[in-house]
Amino acid sequence: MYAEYQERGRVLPWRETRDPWAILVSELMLQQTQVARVLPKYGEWLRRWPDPSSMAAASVAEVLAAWSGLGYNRRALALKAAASIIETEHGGTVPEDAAALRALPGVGGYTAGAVRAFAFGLPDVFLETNIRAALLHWFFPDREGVRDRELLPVAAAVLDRADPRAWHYALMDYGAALKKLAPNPSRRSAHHAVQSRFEGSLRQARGAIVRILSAEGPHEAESIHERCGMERERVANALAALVAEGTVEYAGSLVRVRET
DNA sequence: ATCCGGGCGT
DNA sequence: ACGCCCGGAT
Repeated sequence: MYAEYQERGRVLPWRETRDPWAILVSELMLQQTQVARVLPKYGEWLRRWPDPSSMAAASVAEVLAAWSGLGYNRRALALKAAASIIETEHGGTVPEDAAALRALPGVGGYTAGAVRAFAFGLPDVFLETNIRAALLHWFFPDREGVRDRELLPVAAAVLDRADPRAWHYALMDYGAALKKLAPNPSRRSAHHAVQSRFEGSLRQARGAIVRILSAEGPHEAESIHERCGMERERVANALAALVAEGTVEYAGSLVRVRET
């Protein structure tokens, strides 16, 4: 696998750095978003906010506007909140400690392990879709509904502890390549889920509202559904959810992206 | 119309 | 354990 990786492993900008902040940004972006869509955003984002300090000082509206196109914009808010915690609790440096990483918003088991392996060279064991695909293909060829608790010991057993960074890059490239040849092996994971239809959904309306407010500034609450080009009731429900979670707020009859 | 892709609240 | 969170490609 290493020989393959040396010859035609993917060359990706976040693989050219060991800056923990850059790695963290890339991993947040890569959650539920494919490489091709992250590529044009990643460099732009880091030029604008090259460290946690600058990210923490950014406004919510500009962060959401810059995130536009990546989807699941709560990740942008998580990244900004994580930057603030890194500033106040870790002296502006992305922590190496696994529990401290896990305590950051938007950072779960995968992302904590990825930052530790890719930025700090630590031999953590973690799973994402490409790693699951590779392990399922090799070690569970005839099984359906394989749980992560079964995959993790296998991942630990095969891990190259001498070079966790290269090992995981190679493993992920292998898994990604498998998906182009055959049905996605990670669909045999017990944790694979098919999500509900997007067209006509609440999250489509949420996305439209956030995009409009972050790009254009506050709008009259009553006019938002026209600007979205969606039914009044669906937009009202999406707006209520966004207000309830604090992503947007009312200012009199206007709606705007949260300011603090 | 279907596919893909981690974290988190419940 | 399960449902929700986006958007572009095919």
